[in-house]
Amino acid sequence: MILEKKKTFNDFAASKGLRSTRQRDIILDIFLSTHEHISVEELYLKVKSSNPGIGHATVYRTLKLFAEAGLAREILLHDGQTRYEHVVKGEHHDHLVCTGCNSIIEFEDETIEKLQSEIAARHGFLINSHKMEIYGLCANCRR
Amino acid sequence: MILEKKKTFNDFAASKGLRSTRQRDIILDIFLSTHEHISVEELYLKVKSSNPGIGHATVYRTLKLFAEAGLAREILLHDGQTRYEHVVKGEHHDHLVCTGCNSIIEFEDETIEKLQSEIAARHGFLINSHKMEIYGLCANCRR
DNA sequence: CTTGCTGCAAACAGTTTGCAGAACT
DNA sequence: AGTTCTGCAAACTGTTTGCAGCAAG
Repeated sequence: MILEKKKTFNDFAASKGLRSTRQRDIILDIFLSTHEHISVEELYLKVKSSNPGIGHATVYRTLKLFAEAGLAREILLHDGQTRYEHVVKGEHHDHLVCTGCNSIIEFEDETIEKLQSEIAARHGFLINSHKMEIYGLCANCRR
Repeated sequence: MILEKKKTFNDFAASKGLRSTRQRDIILDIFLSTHEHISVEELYLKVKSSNPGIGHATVYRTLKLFAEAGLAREILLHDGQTRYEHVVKGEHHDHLVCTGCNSIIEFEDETIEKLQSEIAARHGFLINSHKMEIYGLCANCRR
């Protein structure tokens, strides 16, 4: 599936007249190898450790491209950093964010998604994306 | 109800050993007179127009206090500014954010709230707050 | 060869902080 | 009087941009 994602990006790049570069390949590889909601800074550090010389700006610019290409999704939590998560087609999860230990639990709920569609329809609104975050304390931090 | 809110803040201030100052009164008044999801900068400008001399920092610091006091809630949309909305007890609304004209439609849905509680319970999670934003195009912008 | 991409540094925007003086209790 | 609060400016943080050189097509 990693190959599939690379193809997705290449197709996107081709359709936009963008070039395929060493940096974009590296950043995509490393992004795909992560599993968390990674911040740009964190990704930049990972990239730099195996590949010094790649700059901040390139990582920022490249992640925006991934988002445009539909490979990544920007998420804003409450920590002042932009984070990105993988987009898996047909799957959407929301987050339980623990304000105690900052851990994030993902969940998915079809009924909520369905209700959202209804609400949107009621307002003549065309949904593009959505996000939901629930803040509180996780099982560990409650005690 | 404005008086009620002022009382809420005064009680909060008293319980924390905070002082009641001219600036906090003014900022609270103006905040309560707004109805939108106002950004700190916007509020600062409003404050300054009727009351030049009040600084940026004071508005930032004061809004944080309001949030702590339970009068305001921080919301993060995708425009790089922190915004605040009023907290009305017992009422919670979520947002339909139009990416075309940046308008925001508020809605409330009890069923969704209930589902959230269930999901949280399933994960042993204690909810403190939550937010949900649906992005897309409003009826006007679809055409 | 042409044009897009990169790396760097500087610029930016929003927010926070240090501090001396002012204001509350 | 004692302490918190304010205003200002400077510091910070995360992100974006301008530009000269580099590299892909």
